[in-house]
Amino acid sequence: MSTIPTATISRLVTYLRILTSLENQGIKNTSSEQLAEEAQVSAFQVRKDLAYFGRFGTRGAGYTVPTLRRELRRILGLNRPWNVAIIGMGRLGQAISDYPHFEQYDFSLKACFDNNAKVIGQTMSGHQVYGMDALPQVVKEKGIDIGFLTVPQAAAQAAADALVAAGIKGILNFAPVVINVPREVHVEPVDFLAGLKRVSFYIINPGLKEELA
Amino acid sequence: MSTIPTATISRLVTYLRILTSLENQGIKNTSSEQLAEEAQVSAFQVRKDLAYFGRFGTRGAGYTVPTLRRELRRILGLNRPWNVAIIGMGRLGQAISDYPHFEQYDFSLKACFDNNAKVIGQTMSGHQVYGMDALPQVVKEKGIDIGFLTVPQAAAQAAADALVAAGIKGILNFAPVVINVPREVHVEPVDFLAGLKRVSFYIINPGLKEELA
DNA sequence: ATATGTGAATTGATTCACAGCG
DNA sequence: CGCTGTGAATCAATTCACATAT
Repeated sequence: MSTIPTATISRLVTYLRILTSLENQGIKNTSSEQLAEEAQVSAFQVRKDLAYFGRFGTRGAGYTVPTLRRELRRILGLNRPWNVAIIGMGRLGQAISDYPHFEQYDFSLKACFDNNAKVIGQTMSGHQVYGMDALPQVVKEKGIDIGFLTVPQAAAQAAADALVAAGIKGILNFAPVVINVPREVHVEPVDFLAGLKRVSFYIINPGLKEELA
Repeated sequence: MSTIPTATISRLVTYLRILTSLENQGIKNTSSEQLAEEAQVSAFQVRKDLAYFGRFGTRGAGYTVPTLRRELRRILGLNRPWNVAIIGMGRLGQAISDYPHFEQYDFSLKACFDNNAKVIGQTMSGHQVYGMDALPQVVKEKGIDIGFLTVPQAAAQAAADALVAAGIKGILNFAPVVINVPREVHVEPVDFLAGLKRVSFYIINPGLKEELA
């Protein structure tokens, strides 16, 4: 099995966003050169990343924007609906539940959970809040695939365990901690405090920035 | 110059968090084995990561928690204050300005900016909102080092240009777009939509998850 | 005894150069 | 002729094995 770099998957997401932008501008054709420039990678890299999944271009001519966009959506699994739930309705959970563009991004917010008796049963941003004890049943009934873990750090592992037990397939982990899940569940960290600390490091170590052409 | 992997910097941030947690529990000593388990990497990896920066342990005994923690804080540049500003006071910018734990994390929110006349001059979460035209002066006067870019995608590049012109050193980019800045400015992306799409990919391609011991 | 620190070996990712196709 | 697609070469990162220090 050809092993695909994780960095390739991140770049495919970037290429897809660029293609969507080009399509919105009515641009019909593009090239590895143009995608590379907008994604700030090399044209070699673009072609190699795409080559892991097939042949999508026309030699001598480049790529057709709608075609390549459709292919990338298929590769990334965005040609189907994904049902998501928010676990932890604190500030961050509420901010995400307010996020107005979910449907446009192929994801559908189906449920919100919290373990605070004061908010259970209430409606927040148009969504009823369930208690954590309802998780297994609601995940099953609503076919929830992905959980947004927005609980405090101290509660993150227990909440992740509950998500796994309920049969969730992927977790977007906003808590600043490494959570432990079975191999078959995929976790993506979204940790702005960690990003902030990396910025700090690179500001005091300006020599360590890789050079570009 | 020994080139340090970017992944190493991310892991150092994780080790630091673990050390802080151990210190809060009153634990005085640790080992590459323990750090590795909590960070979900190999003990080799922990030792190699630390070796890029010096020798911090005692052979046969392991590491002293407060000492290694202090060293990692120094390496990451967290032994000094960092002044940050938020650019874009929409939902996300407001949620971040409400975040209650900034000081505890070595960062100090000094200013908020927006280009909407309706919010300029108002106070949000205890912070006065400035117009974008005030950016150069406020960045200089308040010694702002890092900007949180929380404007809509379409406004991100222009806002980044303004930050760079004002002399900012690092950007935490929450907008779902690759921004173009001079090499001396460090950008860290914080893009939960991209993370969500990666989750989608790994759910439909479960075979591509790397194996662990 | 035990766990760190590190050169060497291995594995993985990116870059390159050009073959292949329109 | 131009731009994609891809094996080969280079470069980078991780893993290993063990020398080293307490």
